[in-house]
Amino acid sequence: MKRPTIADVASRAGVTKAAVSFALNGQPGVSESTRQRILAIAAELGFQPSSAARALADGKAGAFGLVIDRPPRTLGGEPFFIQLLAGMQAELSRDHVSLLFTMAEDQAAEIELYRTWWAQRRVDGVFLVDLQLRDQRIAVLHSLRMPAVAFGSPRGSGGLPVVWQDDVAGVETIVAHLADLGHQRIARVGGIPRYWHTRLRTDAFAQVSEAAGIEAISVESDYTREHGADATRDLLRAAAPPTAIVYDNDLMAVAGLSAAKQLGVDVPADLSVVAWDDSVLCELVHPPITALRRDIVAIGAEGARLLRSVAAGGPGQDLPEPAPELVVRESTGVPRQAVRALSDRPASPRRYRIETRALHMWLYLMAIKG
Amino acid sequence: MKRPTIADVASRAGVTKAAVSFALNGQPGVSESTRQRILAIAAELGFQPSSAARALADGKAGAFGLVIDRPPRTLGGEPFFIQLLAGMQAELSRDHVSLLFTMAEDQAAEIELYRTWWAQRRVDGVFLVDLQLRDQRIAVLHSLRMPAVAFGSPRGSGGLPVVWQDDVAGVETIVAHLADLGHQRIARVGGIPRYWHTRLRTDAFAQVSEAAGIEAISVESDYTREHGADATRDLLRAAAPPTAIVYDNDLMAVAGLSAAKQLGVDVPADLSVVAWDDSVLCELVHPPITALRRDIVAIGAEGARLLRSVAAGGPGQDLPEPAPELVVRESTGVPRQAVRALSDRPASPRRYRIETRALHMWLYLMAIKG
DNA sequence: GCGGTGGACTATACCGGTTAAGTTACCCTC
DNA sequence: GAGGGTAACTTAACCGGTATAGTCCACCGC
Repeated sequence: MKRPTIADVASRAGVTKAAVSFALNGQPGVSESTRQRILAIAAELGFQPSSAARALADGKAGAFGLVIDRPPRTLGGEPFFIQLLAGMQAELSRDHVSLLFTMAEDQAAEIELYRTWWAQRRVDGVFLVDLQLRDQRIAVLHSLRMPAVAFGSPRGSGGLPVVWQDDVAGVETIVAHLADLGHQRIARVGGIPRYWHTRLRTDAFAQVSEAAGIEAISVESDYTREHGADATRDLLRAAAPPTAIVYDNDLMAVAGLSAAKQLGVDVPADLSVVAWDDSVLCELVHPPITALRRDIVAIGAEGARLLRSVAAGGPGQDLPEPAPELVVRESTGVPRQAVRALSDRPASPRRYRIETRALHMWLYLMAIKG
Repeated sequence: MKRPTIADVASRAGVTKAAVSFALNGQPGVSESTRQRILAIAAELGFQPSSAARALADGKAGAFGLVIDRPPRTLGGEPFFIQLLAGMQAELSRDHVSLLFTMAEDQAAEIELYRTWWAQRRVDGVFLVDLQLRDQRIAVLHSLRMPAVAFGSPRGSGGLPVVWQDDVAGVETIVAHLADLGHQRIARVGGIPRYWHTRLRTDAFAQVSEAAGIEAISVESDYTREHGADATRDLLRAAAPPTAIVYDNDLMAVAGLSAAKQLGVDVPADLSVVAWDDSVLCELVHPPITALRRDIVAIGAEGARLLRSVAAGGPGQDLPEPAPELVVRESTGVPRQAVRALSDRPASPRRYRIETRALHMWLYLMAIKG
């Protein structure tokens, strides 16, 4: 049984290919009764238009592309991308657009792939992730006039439409939580410095903390658990160790938690731990880790809608991603030294959410006493 | 700057489209000098043949498909699929074949997707994962005459070519390791019973253990950490608890480890833990978990080669996947009760690898004394 | 009764490749 | 020097759709 073509449907219906095309695409040019007859025959034969023929005729590939240049071994531990993909798929499958997903060795290979895809007309546009400070990809995409949308920050997108992640809001949520608990000296193990979101979070972390009257420090890493553990050890052995550490991904948070435990540092009494991006990892360990959760599936879907619009020549209006939510678990709490220090605390209230913080403190003290 | 077509190359070279086509595809019909000239012009213009036009002309889509019907949330924690994808990509990109990767809600949706892909000529074949006991997909693929290769067991593939996972070898490796250490009563938390590999592992586990003179029990699960933890608690609270538990995935192994610790069971002194499929998870926890590692990237590449052959009408020779390797970490050891029981052990040697086991035992005893 | 209008289709060109079937020009052979 | 063979191209059909420009005919108004 061969797969039917539009010609089969046409001859079966006693009309020409054009009439069938009109009928199937809702164009005027056929009467309602003929349209119904053609539709019925098409359904009966199981006819679906050939994607290649359609692509050739209308000049659209009917596909978008996503390339990630991270090593598969690292990627495996990152639920982020699978969820992003799921969101894109869900949106794109509604109009039979498919998604080409590939991993590249490095940015040069990624760029080469864009060139190939575009020249071969395999995709109508691409999604960009992991925006970097001086990103080679953006200039290439511009010169190719290849539709693209980025996930990240408008500041790093070089004019490309963006589904933008509000890193400042994320930092504010986390810092506010820690401030509420009474932390005075906090640290952050950031990601790879050449990524824009790392830079933005580092800046936001410094500013938001200062505004809250909290001492803050950021260090860099490469997202691996080794770095997470090393950085944690360094921070905890310092003369004035922080009472809380924020990690830029879940893997490092888990590794940091282990490292702290091995040094005999109790979590959360001596150290609070927060992860950026929630995942099953955060729930698996003891204590489970407080994490900033983003609706990644929704983000993927937004990106897909945006790229569809851009590829159709429509407007490339930047979209904010949904606000992140802090899932508070057992790895964060009132720091032991803050409890001790409560008595000799200066009388003048701090300006940042001091009421809430005081309330939490009070509740905590009640809890110990009771 | 528009993307050049074969006609642009042809006119620039002063020949016809056909000559260009011959030159680019290494066909006879042009002289060597003309071929070089055409190649140079094509390179200069950055010409690449349109995938749609080529697909239309030669009837090949130039793409394969992979559908997974697991919820994205679960998938995120499974490094398996990303690595499988990476292996496929690496192989397929060599001849410019691309990969369509999608997640489906359930098997019905997956099947519907195959129908659509095939009718629209979007793919030349598909990869099948998670073979089930009575798998609806196989009959559909057969009736569509759609090329496909499966990952799993030839027994469950319904005649489809398979890259087959040697579950028996895996079980043997694990059981031998535990037997060497002196375990006499072991358990396994298996996967979802409707999957073929679960069934095969369960059978193999029973048989291999019996051959080794070891008492063994398998229980079922749904791969979630909740099941992993619950099953562990049940097993450890039994009248005669096992001294080792094997888990069908890494997630459950980690959850089981936590559950054991919470019950005050020491790993590895009171309980050895082994995970099927290695990942970063196994290295993150304390103690790090002994795991069966498979070269998943290589498996993906083998599958891609096989599907390419099958889709070209070639032979569908089943391929064994590379033998799995047991990565021994700190979660497995000589069981405390085996050490105690050493003195009143019967004199007659067990037939299964008794020499090795005795050697390990001896080394262990030396270690405690020294 | 005739030009005009519009609905319902048909005929056909076109998208950008591949490929079977010509068409030359040149060389070799007897 | 005519016949045969082959290398090197060209011509043109074809893949399966979409889109534009007809064609045909019924109906309308005056």
